[in-house]
Amino acid sequence: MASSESSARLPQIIEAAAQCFQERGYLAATLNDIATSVQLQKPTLYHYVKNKNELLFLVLQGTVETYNHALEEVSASSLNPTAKLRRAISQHISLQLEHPGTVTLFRDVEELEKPYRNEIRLALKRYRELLQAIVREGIAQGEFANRDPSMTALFILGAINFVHRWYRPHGPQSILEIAQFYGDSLLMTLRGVDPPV
Amino acid sequence: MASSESSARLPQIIEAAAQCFQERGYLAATLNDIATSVQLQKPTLYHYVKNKNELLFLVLQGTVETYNHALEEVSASSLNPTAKLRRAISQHISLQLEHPGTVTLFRDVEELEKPYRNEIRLALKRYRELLQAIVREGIAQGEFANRDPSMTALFILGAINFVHRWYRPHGPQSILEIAQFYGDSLLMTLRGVDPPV
Amino acid sequence: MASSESSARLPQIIEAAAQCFQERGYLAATLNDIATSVQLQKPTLYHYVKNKNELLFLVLQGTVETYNHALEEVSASSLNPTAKLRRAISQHISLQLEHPGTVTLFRDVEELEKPYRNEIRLALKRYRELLQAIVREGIAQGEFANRDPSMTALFILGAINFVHRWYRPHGPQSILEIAQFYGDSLLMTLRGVDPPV
Amino acid sequence: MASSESSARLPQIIEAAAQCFQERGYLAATLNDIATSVQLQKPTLYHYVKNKNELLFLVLQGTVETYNHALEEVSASSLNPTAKLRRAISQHISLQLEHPGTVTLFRDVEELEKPYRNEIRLALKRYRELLQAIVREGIAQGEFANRDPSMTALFILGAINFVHRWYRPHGPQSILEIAQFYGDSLLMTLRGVDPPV
DNA sequence: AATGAATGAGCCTTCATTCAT
DNA sequence: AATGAATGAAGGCTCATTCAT
Repeated sequence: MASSESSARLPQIIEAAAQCFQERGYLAATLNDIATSVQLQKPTLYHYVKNKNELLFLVLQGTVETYNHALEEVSASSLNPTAKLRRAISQHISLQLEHPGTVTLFRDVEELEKPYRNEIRLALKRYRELLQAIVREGIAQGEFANRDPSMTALFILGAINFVHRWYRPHGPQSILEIAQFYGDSLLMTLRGVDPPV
Repeated sequence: MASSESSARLPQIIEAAAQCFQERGYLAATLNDIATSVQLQKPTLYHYVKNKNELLFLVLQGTVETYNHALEEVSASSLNPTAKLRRAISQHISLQLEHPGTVTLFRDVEELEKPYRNEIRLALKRYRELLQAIVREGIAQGEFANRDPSMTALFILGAINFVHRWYRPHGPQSILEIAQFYGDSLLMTLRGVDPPV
Repeated sequence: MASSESSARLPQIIEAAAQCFQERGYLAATLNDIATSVQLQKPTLYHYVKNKNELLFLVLQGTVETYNHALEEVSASSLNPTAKLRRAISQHISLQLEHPGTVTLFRDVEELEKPYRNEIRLALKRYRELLQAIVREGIAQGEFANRDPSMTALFILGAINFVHRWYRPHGPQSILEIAQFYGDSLLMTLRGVDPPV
Repeated sequence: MASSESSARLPQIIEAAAQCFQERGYLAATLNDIATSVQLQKPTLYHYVKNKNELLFLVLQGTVETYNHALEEVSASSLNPTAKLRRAISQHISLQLEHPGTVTLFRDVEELEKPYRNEIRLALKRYRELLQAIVREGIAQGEFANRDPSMTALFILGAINFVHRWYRPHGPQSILEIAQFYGDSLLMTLRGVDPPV
């Protein structure tokens, strides 16, 4: 009996979709590709999903959830702001390079149809706010310089979101080293006092 | 009579394409959209361009050139590294928010076919190297701390490339303020000495 | 326990099908619609019916039977031809506006596959012939003018079959008034003389 | 040069569509059938038509127009009501048996999408009203008995619309004979007196 | 009896591209 | 230079139907 493997088809499909979307982009990826990669026929996907667009939604939903859960855990921890930020950065970079939905999340959100898009955007906003809260906490406790927390959060996000664009699995830097470098760099910015000339 | 205006048809087409690609993405944009927006019929585009893909290439080529020219000028100037970096950052952000090809450049390079893609990638590499050179110069002259120049350049690029994702024309920060903030932030990172705990 | 209700499943299905076919047409109606409206799943229908087409057949079969039974009763009665025709017309119109399979019978017979179609056509022919027989009887007894009984029957059928296309439940005329009007009109034609009382 | 034949592709397509719709019904007919029957490929149809639904609209529009023009001409003529009605009936039946869009008009109007449907329904209403006007005129001039003109018009329409359901090109009655029979029958009804000569 | 899973067939539609004019 | 006509390729989606459970 193949009951043990057939038990969770939808997650498999979502993962396959994430892979396809990541490799070729949402628009270029075809339902055929996705179906084939889970050994199904195209129409069978419609037993699990209403739409190609819903498939995108499910991929992105799972992905943001993963990111948000991770960041929430850090936020709720008893670490000091500096340590929280280091962990947040490190986690974010690791997830980015390992979670197959990441690229799609950064690139294809705009392809989501109305109600889906709003939900994902909300989740993304939540992530930014969690990050911002850590920044604020650091400022309040005197660990970080008193600069615009909103722009600071966006500055951090930009820097770390870019890693997947140049990271190569067997390149000169390990994920750990990258995380260390980015942590150092961003903390210097955050602690920095007088703006240099 | 009309020869003087018709001679500039290709640039118009490229600009229209840049607009369409930026708004809807390379794949979603149709030749029809582009043709219509320059008051031509779809097949007429083939008198100016071999391909939809070549059109993408031309858009991206023009865009990287603009970026590279701007950065080369800064590099060749007699400013000190700190000032050069400030200018580079400022220029980059301004261009990004004003040049219509930027988003396409960041998002759709992968859609380019082989020979085109290589050329654009080369140009992008050139841009990174120019930036890296400034970093190296700053380290050599003692203005910047001695940290990996390659990763530093990528760090900078990530941070500043992200601006267009959240900038809103009538938002709370002006382009100038953003440039100032990013310049400050990045210079703090670059000058920073002791790695924070 | 539940055997008494489950034994009547097929009639329920046929009725649901009649409803769906009437509202959306045979081709547009889906097995899913039908199944759902009797709280079953699509494949379950195949326990009761061989085919979507058989379902159509069953709907139409039940419908023509109803019509034929009603007309046979009238034919067999001891009324005079004039009275028979009045009753036939009245019944036909009432059935048409109340029996859910009627529209499908008029519109979708052609969708029936070969053997089914023939059977239904035969039943429809029987109905025409019963009507024709009344006409003939009326001519023989001098109540109706001597005109082609076949065309006369078709003339009658056309007139009364059209009622459902314009009748509105809360419109200006009641079913009774309509039946009266059509009875008067057709009898005038048949008698070829003054309008009957 | 084949310029003389290629001049009017759209009318050809509409006619082919009318044929296909009539034979198989709007839903069952495929764009492929239609395209093939005018020796085109399926996508080529989209140069001439926005939609399959628009194609249906064009077919029906042409058809109602034909009917309405014919009836308007009769209405505007100087014939007396009785003669007008005879002509109207005769024309209607002829058109019905010859114009390929008729069956589709009677059966598939409901498949039209919103704005199209309204337009066709309006045209159909116009036809009914023209017919009704003749009835009214006849009553006013004492040629017809004084009975509900609206129901009378619907009675007439039902009777004559049914002809195409039983007419066979080489059947026992010619179109002319049928028209004569229906004219006689309906006038008897309308006059409520002896059969006309 | 009932159904979740799966699919083959097929349809409408879009679009980049070609070609004759 | 410009375009109307035409098309090949392909994609998303629907649905009746089958089958194992």
